[in-house]
Amino acid sequence: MGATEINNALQSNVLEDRIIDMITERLQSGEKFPTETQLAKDLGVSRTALRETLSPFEASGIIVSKQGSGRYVQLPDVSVQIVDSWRILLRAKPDMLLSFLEIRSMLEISSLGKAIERADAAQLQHMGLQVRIMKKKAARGEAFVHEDREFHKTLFISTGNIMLEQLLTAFWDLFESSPLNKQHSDLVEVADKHERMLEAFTRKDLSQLENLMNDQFADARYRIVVALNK
Amino acid sequence: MGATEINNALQSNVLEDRIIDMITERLQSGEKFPTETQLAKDLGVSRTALRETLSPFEASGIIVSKQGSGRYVQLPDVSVQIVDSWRILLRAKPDMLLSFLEIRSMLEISSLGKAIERADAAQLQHMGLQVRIMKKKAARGEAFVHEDREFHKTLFISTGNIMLEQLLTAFWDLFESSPLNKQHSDLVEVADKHERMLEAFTRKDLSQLENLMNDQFADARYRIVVALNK
DNA sequence: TACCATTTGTCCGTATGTATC
DNA sequence: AGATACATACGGACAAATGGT
Repeated sequence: MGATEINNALQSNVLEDRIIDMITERLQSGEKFPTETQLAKDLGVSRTALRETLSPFEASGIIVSKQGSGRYVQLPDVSVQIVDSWRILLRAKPDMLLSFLEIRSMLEISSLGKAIERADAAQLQHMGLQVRIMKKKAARGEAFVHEDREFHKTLFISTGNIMLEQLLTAFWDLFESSPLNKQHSDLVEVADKHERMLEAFTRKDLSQLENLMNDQFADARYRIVVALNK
Repeated sequence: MGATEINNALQSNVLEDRIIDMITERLQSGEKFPTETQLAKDLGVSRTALRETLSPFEASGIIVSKQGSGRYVQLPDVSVQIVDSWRILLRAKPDMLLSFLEIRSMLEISSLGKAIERADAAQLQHMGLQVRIMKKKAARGEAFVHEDREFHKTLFISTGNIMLEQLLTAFWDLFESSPLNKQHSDLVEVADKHERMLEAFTRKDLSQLENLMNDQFADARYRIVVALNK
């Protein structure tokens, strides 16, 4: 009796460790996991118990399971989880959006230096395209949420830091999910500002770029504060 | 037959929505969740099914279950999840630590301005205490990981941005979990640098503070690069 | 196209361990 | 000490998606 309890307690740790080892092996190779039934038999536990152990790894995104196919290991993307936990929070406390904006501005502005150094021609061209579409849409009175995001995304992707990309993607998603962000601003002015940002970027004029970006965040902040007080 | 399938498909969505609503209600009040058995009966599903639906919310930390007590709603802390997904990644690809360091330096340095504005006397005093302990330990040749972390934590907590606190906590945890970070540096010099940082902070000399902090991150980066090439 | 084995998803009932009050 | 409530485990059944024949 006492032996089985100890045995069970040990097994659950061993089980988790075994899973972690299997993950580390497969992170490089991309090899598939054994099937549930097989693995359960190998490790000497029930399917339910195995699934419970697997569950946190699937929640973290390291293991992805496809019905009818199997389980796979991949680079985890935290943006999904960040958005999942913080979106509900944002729904309950809308003023949190200001805290998010603060962090977003810190990351985007302080990544400009690296972006200027590392950006390649294709990325510059892509940003140029977005600016042209923005100006065209602005002239017609159309919004350009997609192009705006694409512009900034190209900017912070060019830093080459994958984690940074994941974080900022999360913040952009959170912003798009908030109704407070739907306050429309002067389209022509925003499009124009992006044109000047691109210009400063091409000239590698960091301090000018930082100033423009700072302005943009100050505007966004102001619009949110106004929306909160309504 | 066809009806039950549709019914099931609908139920799972409805179920999730109901849970989200119950969470938003309780985020403010802190009220307890109904018991599993009760809730399963009310929503017309099995206990296992209910637990499956609840599981992602528990993974995100919004719902916390206490054995023998019940389920509670609380502010989600993403640092746990970030650490969970990225730690395994870091074990497989140690050079990722440089990307983490880059983000950490962006956040810490660009939060200094806000910290200088908002820090109160108690926080200043706390940092002073850490510096004194650091110097004492450095003189004896002892490491001071805890005090170092406490110093920086007080710094970024004084910005008053809870989300920022969660993010930076995650990065510090990741660093402590990496063996690459165990490279010891010149203790006396590090302690001294912290003393000068505190001095600049008290004088509200932002640019001096930024310079010192930049130096510190450059050192850290250098030590990691060296450790990677061994 | 249609069929089929494989694999994961969901559900059920049940039993026992264990923490809380 | 006892009632309550969650944690963990097992086995079995069927649904649903996938991939290949």
